[in-house]
Amino acid sequence: MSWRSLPAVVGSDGGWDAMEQAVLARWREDQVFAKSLELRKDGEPFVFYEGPPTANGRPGSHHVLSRVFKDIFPRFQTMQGRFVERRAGWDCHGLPVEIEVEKQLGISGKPEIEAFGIAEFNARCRESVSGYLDEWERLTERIGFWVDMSTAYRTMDATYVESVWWSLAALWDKGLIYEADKVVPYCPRCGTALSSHEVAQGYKDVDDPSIFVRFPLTDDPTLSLLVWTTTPWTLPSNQAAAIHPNVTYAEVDNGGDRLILAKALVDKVFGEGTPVVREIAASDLVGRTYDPPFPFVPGAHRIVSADFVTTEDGTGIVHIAPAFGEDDMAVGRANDLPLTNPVDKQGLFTEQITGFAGRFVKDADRDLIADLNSRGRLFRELTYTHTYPHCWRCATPLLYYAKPSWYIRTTDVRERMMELNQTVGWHPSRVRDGRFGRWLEDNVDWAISRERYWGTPLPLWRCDECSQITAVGGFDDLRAKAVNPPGEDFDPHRPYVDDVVVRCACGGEAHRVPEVIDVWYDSGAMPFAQQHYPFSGEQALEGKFPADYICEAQDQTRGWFYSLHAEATMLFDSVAYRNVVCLGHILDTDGQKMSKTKGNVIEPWTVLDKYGADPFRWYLLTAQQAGESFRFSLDAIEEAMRRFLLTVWNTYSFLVTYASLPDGWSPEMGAPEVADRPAIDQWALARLDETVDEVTAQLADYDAATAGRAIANFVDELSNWYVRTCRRRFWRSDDRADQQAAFATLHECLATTAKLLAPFCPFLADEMYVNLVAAHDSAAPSSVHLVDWPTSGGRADPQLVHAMDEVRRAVSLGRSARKEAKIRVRQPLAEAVVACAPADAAAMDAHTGLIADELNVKSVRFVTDPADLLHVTIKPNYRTLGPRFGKSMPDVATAFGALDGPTVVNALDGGDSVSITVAGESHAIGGDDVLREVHPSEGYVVANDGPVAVGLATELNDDLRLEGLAREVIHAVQAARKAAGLRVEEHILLHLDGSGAIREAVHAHGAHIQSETLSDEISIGHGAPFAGIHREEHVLDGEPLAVRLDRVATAG
RNA sequence: GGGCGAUUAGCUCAGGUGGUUAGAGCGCAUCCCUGAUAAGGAUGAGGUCCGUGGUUCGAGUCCACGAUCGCCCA
Repeated sequence: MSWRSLPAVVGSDGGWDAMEQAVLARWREDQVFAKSLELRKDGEPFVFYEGPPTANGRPGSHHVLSRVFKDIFPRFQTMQGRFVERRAGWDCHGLPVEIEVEKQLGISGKPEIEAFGIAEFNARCRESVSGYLDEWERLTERIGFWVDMSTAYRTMDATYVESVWWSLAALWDKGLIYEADKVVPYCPRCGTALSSHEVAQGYKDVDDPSIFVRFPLTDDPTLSLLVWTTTPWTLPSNQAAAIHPNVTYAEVDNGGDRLILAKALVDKVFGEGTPVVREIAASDLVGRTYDPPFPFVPGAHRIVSADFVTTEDGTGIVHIAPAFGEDDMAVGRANDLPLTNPVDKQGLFTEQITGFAGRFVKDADRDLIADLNSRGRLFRELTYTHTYPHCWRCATPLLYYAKPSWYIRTTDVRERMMELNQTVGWHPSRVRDGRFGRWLEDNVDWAISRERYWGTPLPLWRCDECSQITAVGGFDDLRAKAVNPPGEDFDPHRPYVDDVVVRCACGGEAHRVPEVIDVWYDSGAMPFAQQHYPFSGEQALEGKFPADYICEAQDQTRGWFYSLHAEATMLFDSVAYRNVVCLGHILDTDGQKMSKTKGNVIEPWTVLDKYGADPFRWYLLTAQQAGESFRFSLDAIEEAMRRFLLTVWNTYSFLVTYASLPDGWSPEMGAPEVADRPAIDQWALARLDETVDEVTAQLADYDAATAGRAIANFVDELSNWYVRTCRRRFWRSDDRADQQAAFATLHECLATTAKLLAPFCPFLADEMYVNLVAAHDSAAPSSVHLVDWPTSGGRADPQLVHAMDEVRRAVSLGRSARKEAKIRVRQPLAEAVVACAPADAAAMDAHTGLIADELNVKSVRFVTDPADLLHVTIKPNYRTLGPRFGKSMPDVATAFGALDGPTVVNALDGGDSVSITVAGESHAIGGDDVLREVHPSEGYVVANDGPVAVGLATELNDDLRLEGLAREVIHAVQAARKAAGLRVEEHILLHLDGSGAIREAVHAHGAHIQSETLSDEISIGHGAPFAGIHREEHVLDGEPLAVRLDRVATAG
């Protein structure tokens, strides 16, 4: 049982990476992840769901972000004793996969896919999704994301598809699935509808006609509605004119031309100051009919009311063609308008449109406008520049076009979804009622069908005879209902499933509807589909549903977060997850989204190879509140590494270095009881306990950033206060008990920090733990990831912590004063005077030695009487007085102005009461109501910070001068030692050649110089007794000093 | 066009329930230490808290409007 030597991680390229690789190898060899699960298998389950990524592309830095957050809380909960199964998953279906395969095959569009053959095409899709699996697995392991990939669920597996079928059949039985027309963006050239994802890729700026058209009223043909549209080709299909119920309309006489439009738009359309003949309420218009712009299509041609109408553009009267717009369709449904569509699948007008039949609609715009004009219907024609979606494949302008689709009636459970959402712990919390809550409020039925190939087939069979739908809820169900039942190794994908014919209740034969389902439904089904529920048994979800925790980026609000929530609500009347962390996006240094086209993407392996996984993880977990976006750069990682990870490492390295020395220490040697250790040790342990409590609370609340900052603060104080001020106790101590106390204290702080750090930086934490704990205790678990989460030892001590804060402030002020006086720290001074309130003086009194050491002064004196060497002024404490006096605060401030600072402070410190007069009444004020400020007075160099000031006696006597000089000598010798290339523990022979004050100083402090420089012999004078291995010259306080040293031959 | 969020030092970010001196790191300047040493530390300079109104005795913090950036949706 002994200390292992440390790998070099500082200053060596790839050092950190090598350290992590060694840890990784050990995890692999010892099966540590599997052991961590085995260890907790009887613990209360903590359910985690992995949102399945699509594995048909390389993982990027944003995937590292979500995977790191998916890792930290399960690790934390595991250490807390919970059993956290972590099963990976892969999203296999969908358009992105199909597009990838189309590219590979060099084909494009549905006709070409069908010509190629669906069976072969889908086989290629199946292969394609596993193409990047190796890379995903390699990255996942390297970043330390513990998830079981060997048992990963795949949405394309037959068992998975079967569970999805079960759920869809269940929804069908509840009457929640229906078929209806839906307006979709449609490419007439490719003959296919496009997903929103595809539409988003194809926006372009285009010029379209913008026309104002007269719709004469039936009951008054000399009066016309003025209607504005940018799609003239939809005017033949006009069914209605929509107006807003709360907008006031107006009649305008434009040179005998009587027109109606929104009153607010009169000036915009006709010019400033155009007179309004009369105002017309919307209610006076609704229901009236008009003469349609074209005679081809029969219909209502009626004025209807609709909320979406605005007075931003146009005339406030909107042309409605229900087949060609989502709003139009909704208005059509609400008003029972006929759905007429005189445009075929190639985007050509049908025979119904006399004179235009067979023409591509967009190309007919010009002639349609001319036709309107010839009949006196055109009021005005302009050109309108706007962004309009085009097919990303062939650049054809998309048409919005009504097509039949399958829907899930999620609006039936909207209220319930909103109720259940209230019980979900969202992080950040605003998402609950913000982005997600709003989404639920605006919920519309879920369009789940896709006219594609590679997806879960919609398990609905339509009878050729009676058109009745038969829903199939599983493979056995299908075999029971089929005319030609499939065999055991049935692939439920297209085209095979399409060949299965089902016997309808009417006796007719039913064929499957052609659609597959939205991939989001697949992923939302993972809670039960990954278990093959219910085919694997009704109990299959026990302890596995709902999830305690999931995590994804915020773009999943309408994706996975929604599909999980909707399906769980409809199928189980339950939430799917109790807690969800919703992450922000990764941006580049300029705040721009990373994208391949901008060339600003940082590949994860770049970071991992250069810095390692822990620095990457630490940065992602703590640099920003989860939910906010990151400004990401390699420099930012480097800063995180240097500022935190290397500080931890140096502190750890310090302990191991000195503990390993012959007169060092190891945990089995023990140490004095905490109560018998110095105050500084008790302070460190008090801070440790505070930190443990804080980190535990924050991680339990899914706040990694705040928890991480608490660790970082502690580590900073441990390194820059505890270790720095205690350094000598470790390596040269005459007091063995004190040395052991120091080692034991630092050891406990670091061992516990390793445990706190385990969920954040699992590599560093394990490296530290193994060396600090496991290497000394054969009974201890072999990895930090197998230990219990630390608990605080009840040693929190707010008073001690406060006192130390005051000490540090006093030291800081003292250094500031030294700088002011231009006196270096090596020069000892006689006295530091700390001026403050009696309570603070009492707190600091136990630590005067520390202050003296840090400031290099002989003594520390407290001054609490303000009359002594400092002037004291007072101010009202608004925080305590504000609530008491409210509006009278200005009077209070005035009353304070009349008080004499020193008098008040003396009275309060002496226990007397002080009162002020406000609005004629006397009020007693206490110590807390007064803020004191001290100001420097003569004679001392003083630095002050509010209620505390530190003064230094700058006058030097001979003793102080000589001592300062002796330290200069030591400094010179140490520089020489280093220049000579000596090891720190090597002893030397030392000869100094100097005169005057230097010689005096060496005589006075020779023993000290000797011990500090490890000089077995010291001599001073001209002419050295030995040649030595090194000689150098210095000038101290204007006097020359030559240093000569020689190595002491060590026996053996 | 709608929703959500952000805007604090040159840069990256902290700043419960409003309280009068707005903090940290990096960078910069000056310096210290030289037994944590291919490291470490200190002291400084640096801010109209995006803007304009409002509520309040008091606003970085609450409200309204606007600007810019990001995300989602249309």
